[in-house]
Amino acid sequence: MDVTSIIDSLNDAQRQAVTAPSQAMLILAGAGSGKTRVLVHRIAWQIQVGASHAHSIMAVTFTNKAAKEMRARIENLLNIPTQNLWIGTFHGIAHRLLRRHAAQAKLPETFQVMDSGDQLRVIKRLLNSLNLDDSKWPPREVQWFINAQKDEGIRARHMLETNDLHQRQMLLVYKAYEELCSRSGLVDFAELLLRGHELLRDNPDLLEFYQARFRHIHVDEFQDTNTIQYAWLRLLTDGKDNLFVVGDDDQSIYGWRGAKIENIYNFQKHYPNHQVIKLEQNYRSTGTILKAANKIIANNAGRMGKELWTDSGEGEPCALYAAFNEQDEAYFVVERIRAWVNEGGLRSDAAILYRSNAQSRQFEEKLMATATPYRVYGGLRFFDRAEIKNALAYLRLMSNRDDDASFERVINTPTRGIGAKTIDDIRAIARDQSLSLWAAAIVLINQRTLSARATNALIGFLELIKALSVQAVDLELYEKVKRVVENSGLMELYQKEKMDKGEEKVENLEELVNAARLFNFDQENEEGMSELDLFLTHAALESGDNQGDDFEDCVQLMTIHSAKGLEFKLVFLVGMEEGLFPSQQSVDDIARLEEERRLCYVGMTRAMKQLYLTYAESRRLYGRESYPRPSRFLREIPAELIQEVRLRATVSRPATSIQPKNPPSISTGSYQLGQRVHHDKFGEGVVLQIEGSGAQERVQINFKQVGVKWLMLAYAKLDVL
DNA sequence: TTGTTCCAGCTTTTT
DNA sequence: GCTGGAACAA
Repeated sequence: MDVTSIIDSLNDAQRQAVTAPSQAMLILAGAGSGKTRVLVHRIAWQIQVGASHAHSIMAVTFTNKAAKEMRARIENLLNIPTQNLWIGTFHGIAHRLLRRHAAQAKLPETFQVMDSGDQLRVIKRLLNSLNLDDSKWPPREVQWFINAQKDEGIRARHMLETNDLHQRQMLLVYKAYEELCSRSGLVDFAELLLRGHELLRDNPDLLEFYQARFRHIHVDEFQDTNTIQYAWLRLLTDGKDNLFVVGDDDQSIYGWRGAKIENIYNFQKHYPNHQVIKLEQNYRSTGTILKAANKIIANNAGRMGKELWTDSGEGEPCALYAAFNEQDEAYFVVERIRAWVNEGGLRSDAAILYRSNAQSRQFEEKLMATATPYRVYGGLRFFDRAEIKNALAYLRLMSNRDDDASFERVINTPTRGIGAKTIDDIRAIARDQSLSLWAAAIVLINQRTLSARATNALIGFLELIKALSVQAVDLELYEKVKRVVENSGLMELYQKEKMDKGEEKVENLEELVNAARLFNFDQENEEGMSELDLFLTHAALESGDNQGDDFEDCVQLMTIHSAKGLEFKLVFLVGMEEGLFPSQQSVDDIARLEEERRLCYVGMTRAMKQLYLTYAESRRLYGRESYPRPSRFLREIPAELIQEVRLRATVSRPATSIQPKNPPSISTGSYQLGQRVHHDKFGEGVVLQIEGSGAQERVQINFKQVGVKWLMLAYAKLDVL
């Protein structure tokens, strides 16, 4: 194969990045500048031209989706199988190393991965057993604390003794948590990374082996790496300038969960022989959108510096719509989408992006009212559902009886007469004798202190797990899952549940069996794990495609965070208000405010053809009417790039001097909001909302006698009072 | 054990 | 003002 196919389609900067000699490389890739493309072509280049074996290449991403996409694109480009290529998430690769070298990592062979939900439950229970008050020690806060320490590479034993009471208590909990996890063979997400790091750090022979094996290491979204991830990368590339990272400091929006933009700056110190290449040509958006985005991000200090450009024309100005309230905002957006669709646009090319999930509701309502298909991203994922987690907990117990989190989860689910008292007794024994709950349960039975009924119930549970394990030996994976779902009583439990939710849960359990049937054992198998363990790991590490393919053409609704990496022809950035975006919690802190600004930049650069920005002059928030000021970010966009959309004849308000109106009153063609009117049949009322224009114009009126009604102006006889 | 009531909290999220 | 979780009563 000749090289031209690898480099022909690239621009100069991209080609420079792809063909650079093997050395530390920092690719600053702006939004829409072909970052994945560079990564994929770079890897292809090394295999084709650098004569590297796929075997000696590693590529790390943050999401499974990105990993899958990269692998597919490399296969496509080179037309070779890539199973020797290590492409995966930080967590996935760390997990693989821990499985391979469980003993050296001081983990039991059967260790299980715990997702954040599992972790929270474990912590809750731990706080309980330590007699700590939930309200004074919120489990979420404790979880956050522990993960933050691990993300920084700090173990409980590294923490200094302090006199700060709060800190001391946290430390105590952290210690107890570590003990519990190691006793149960449980590993949380942060632990995967931390232990992965320690594994290499403390085993020089292993480190040397992997350093020699991986001649090229690539990292996607480098600005999102946290301290321990970067430390791990440095270990692997120590003394060998073979780290190729792609990132964008302007798109760092995960600082709040430990990501360190500083890693980009430190990279330059730690790899003095590095080369920096900026990708600034954008292939996604119009010139106007890019100019506006550039202007906004320019307000951040301490950037690496980057300016996006395009040679594909200016396009339409960004549209700004000042809505009367959040209802009006939603109505406006939905109407525009309908117009887009009427003109032949695809619904799936239109996205509504918001700062917080709660904002989706008003849009959903309006979309539903107009029968416009839509899809909300985020929310519960398949493997996060309670019924699925319950079934998985049985399977995990079969694989590892010391898994306390799973034991606790299903010991009385479905109810089998094991009450709180019995469980407390088990916990007490486990605590006093440092046993797993399973072992403690056996001790408790042998003590013969329980009532006959409780004893029988408990024995019944233990026997159930044992029986399932025995029966499972010769079964196919999906048959194991099926047997568990049926014999555990879970299926029966949900079948009896009231129609509404139960049916869905039954379907989900059936879907789980199906997922097990389709599970590709060969593809995932490498470390000699059992099929069941592989499946369980898969469930923990890939909680299911939330954004699975939709068969219908749908309007896309999601937070700006989850829109990162995506693009849409038509984008609505809604709720552009102080307190919402930037969020209230961020306005007092420069660093956090700058992250909000980057988020705004990310949101804007999702748009290919047309960007709408909307805000509401009045918004119901927490049950209270608020009159927020328009977002400061709006003022950071030059007025000439913005065109204000007005459905009603109002006085022009330049974007640069947006005045909030308190309370707002906006005139319309014929009526005013707040206008008192009289209707022959309904009596007296006040105009609440006005929608549409011409023959379609409707007004919403709150009548004193009959309440709120929508009336078509063309038909309703209204007298202005 | 289930249904009810009360109360806090209320950005963003992947692994 | 709504939601989810926990405490409580029956």
